[in-house]
Amino acid sequence: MSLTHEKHPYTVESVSRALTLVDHIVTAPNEGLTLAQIVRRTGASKGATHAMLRTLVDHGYLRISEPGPRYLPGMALIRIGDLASAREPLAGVSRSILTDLSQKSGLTVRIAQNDNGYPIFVERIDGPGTVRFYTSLGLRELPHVSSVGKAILAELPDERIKAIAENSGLEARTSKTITTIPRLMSEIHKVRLQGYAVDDEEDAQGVFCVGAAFFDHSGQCAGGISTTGIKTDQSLESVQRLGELVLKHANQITEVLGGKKRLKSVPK
Amino acid sequence: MSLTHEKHPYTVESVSRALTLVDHIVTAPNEGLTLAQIVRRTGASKGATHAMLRTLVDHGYLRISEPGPRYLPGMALIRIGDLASAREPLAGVSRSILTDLSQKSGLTVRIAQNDNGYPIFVERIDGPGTVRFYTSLGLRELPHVSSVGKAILAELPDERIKAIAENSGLEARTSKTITTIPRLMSEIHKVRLQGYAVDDEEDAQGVFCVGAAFFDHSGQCAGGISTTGIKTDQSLESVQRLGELVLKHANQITEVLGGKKRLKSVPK
DNA sequence: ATTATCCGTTCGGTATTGCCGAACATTGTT
DNA sequence: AACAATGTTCGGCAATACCGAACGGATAAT
Repeated sequence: MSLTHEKHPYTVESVSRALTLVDHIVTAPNEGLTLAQIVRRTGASKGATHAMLRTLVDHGYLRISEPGPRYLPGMALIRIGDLASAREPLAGVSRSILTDLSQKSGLTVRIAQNDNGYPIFVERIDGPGTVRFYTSLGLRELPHVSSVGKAILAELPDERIKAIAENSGLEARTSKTITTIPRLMSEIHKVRLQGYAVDDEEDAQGVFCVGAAFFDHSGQCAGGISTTGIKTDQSLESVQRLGELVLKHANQITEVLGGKKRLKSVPK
Repeated sequence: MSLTHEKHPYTVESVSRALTLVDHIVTAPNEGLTLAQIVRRTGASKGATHAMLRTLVDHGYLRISEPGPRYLPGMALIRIGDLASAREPLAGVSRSILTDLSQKSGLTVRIAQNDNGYPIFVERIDGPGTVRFYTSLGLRELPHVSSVGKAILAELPDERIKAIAENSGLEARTSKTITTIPRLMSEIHKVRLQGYAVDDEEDAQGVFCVGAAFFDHSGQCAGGISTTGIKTDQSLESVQRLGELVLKHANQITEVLGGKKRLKSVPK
């Protein structure tokens, strides 16, 4: 859950501690954490932790909720995150295309970067429906449980897909999750033929997604987009229509990135 | 531009430096900053800065773009910002209402918290149009240049409005910006009668906004929402229709917050 | 080709500074 | 009212984060 702790030699310990602290706060329950709770979690002294917290509050990274002094995420985190998101090439460039797709499909839309075959979601636009889908942004996700993940995998050579599957482990999320390599490979085959990928309750029960990949100027798969909605009894044709809609918008992103459209042939 | 630097006695200097550094990176030009550039800006030594940067990179707060090692905002900032945003009561609770307003109006929609009469925008949902409006989230804004700002001001006693106006200074953004207290007060009067506020190119040329306030359980003004679009020749009635649409959605948020709808009478 | 700049990285030595622990203050609980 | 738990302040010491210099690599200039 917590971030990677590379043990590089030259590093600033107190800063590292501060960032871990921010992570604790941000993943903590809604009502926030008290100093005592934080001390219990981190093992540091009260005095030091207090100074640390004050520094983070001064910079707006945290805020204090009265009464009972509890620490909560601050406005600066929203500000910094928004600035970072705006600077992210994918999220910035493709927002209007995503908005358009969300409007046309009436569904929640997400976009992920390709991080060596793993998707990192960087933006999400909610559909008009009342159901809310929570995706964590900015986090490396497992590729086999999402339509975007499978769409990205489909652009890799078979060997690499198998290596990733072995490494990440094909963890089961629902009873429909793909948990064996043969099933994954045949699914990937289908994705390559269709040009888009489907996630039929493989990540969460009752959730249905359709995703497609896009490409950058070098022809590499830069990431993918997908629609997310609650599963309904839909005909094969309607799924196909949706798939083609998603693919069309993925191709639009490809164009904006100056890339060539997806190859029809299977990558070797 | 940089955040407030309260000079509290017990604070962790190196963490403070680290956060200032993040701020530098995040507000820097798109291509990022090199170590040398950062050193020039901060005045710290190369060695120390290098260790600092490495720590931030290890935690994903920054990433390095090759070639020419340049430092850019990292994925963790998006992740943290998204988590913080989801935990923000307003942003979390009202997203579906905002999405609905965006769909119905076809415009970009924003929501701000009331921070003692000043608006802090915490969420933004883009309309289907291709024009993009950039608002910084999580930052305390001047209240006299936005529709939300004026909607929030209108809920304060006159004395407080004048105090805020004198304090913040009524800075001019365009030729239409309200820059005198008398004009501001008469505008506020209008807002109170209408129930919604209008920003007619007062913040940026060619941009037209309509905003309304919402209230929490204690009856306090908790913030406001607004639509943003490019200015077109629109009839008085169409503006009024839009105003009522915005007000209706603001009232929905009031309900979700467990508040009472806006008072019809002018606050004393 | 050779030199000169500039930049990033490594590293030793030193003083700053951030940490610990204890004492004090404050809140809420039995 | 006394207690228990939490938040805050502070002195002293050791760790550590900074500085500055030196090295290596890349690019520009002569």
